Amino acid sequence: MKPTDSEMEILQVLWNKGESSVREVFETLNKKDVGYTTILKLMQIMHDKGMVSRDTSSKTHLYKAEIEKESTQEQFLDKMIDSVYNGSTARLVMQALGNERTSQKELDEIKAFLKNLENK
Amino acid sequence: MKPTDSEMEILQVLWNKGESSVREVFETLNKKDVGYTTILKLMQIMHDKGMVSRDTSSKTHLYKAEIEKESTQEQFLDKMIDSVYNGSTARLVMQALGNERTSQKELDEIKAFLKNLENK
DNA sequence: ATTTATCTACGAATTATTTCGTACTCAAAT
DNA sequence: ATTTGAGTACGAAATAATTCGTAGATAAAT
Repeated sequence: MKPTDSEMEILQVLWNKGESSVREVFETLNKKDVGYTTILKLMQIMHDKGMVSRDTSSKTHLYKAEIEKESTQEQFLDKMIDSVYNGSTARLVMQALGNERTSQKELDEIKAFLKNLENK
Repeated sequence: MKPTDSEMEILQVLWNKGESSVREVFETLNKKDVGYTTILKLMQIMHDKGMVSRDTSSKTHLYKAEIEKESTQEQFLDKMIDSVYNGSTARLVMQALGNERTSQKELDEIKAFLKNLENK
């Protein structure tokens, strides 16, 4: 089951910071024009869907991501390759690298990764 | 303005095949469980939004994409890098390459692309 | 002990997206 | 001339996603 965009933002916070309260997520996201109870409600819905678990032992509940970061990213990526790039991973990769945002360090990482892929 | 998923599917057809009638798009997509008038309506909405233009000179209208393929893909990609990969292009690229779907030919293209990027 | 602040629960409104039925038009076939 | 088929227009229902107000609980501060 695919998280919506809003759910994805919340999952990012939970993946990065680990178990967190609604308040923490709310403040980290720092979206203006979105109130606290909106985030609360979204996280409750995510709980209903089984995407997150929560510890309700104290007044302030703590939420934890229950779906895995890597496989969720992969799911988005696969969908994108099909629906936006007509199934061509290469086109996606080249456009990503061409976007000027990529540092030399990142490029080196990628080259190393490719070399490694070679030897298999 | 960001196309929805359904709009993206239609745009793919228009980008690939050029100017097309609703019937052509409908048949190319070949989605079962979605009727002809649904596609028609979606394309009319896309026209209202200015995403496509149309030639109404004959009974069967012909639609043409009015937004550019490359910049639209880029828009999706940038959003994805931020919302799914926390801003790291390298992580996206490495996950894309690690997915086993990439052929040797594509890998070679990417290496050439990287080499080219180097010399600039 | 009261007030104030912080929290959850949850119904309900709003907005966005997708879906299709039905009416109407026009051209082609009978 | 009528029927049939293929097309558009468009209102409106269905579904999905987002938003928030308000009520009630609990803890902390006065």
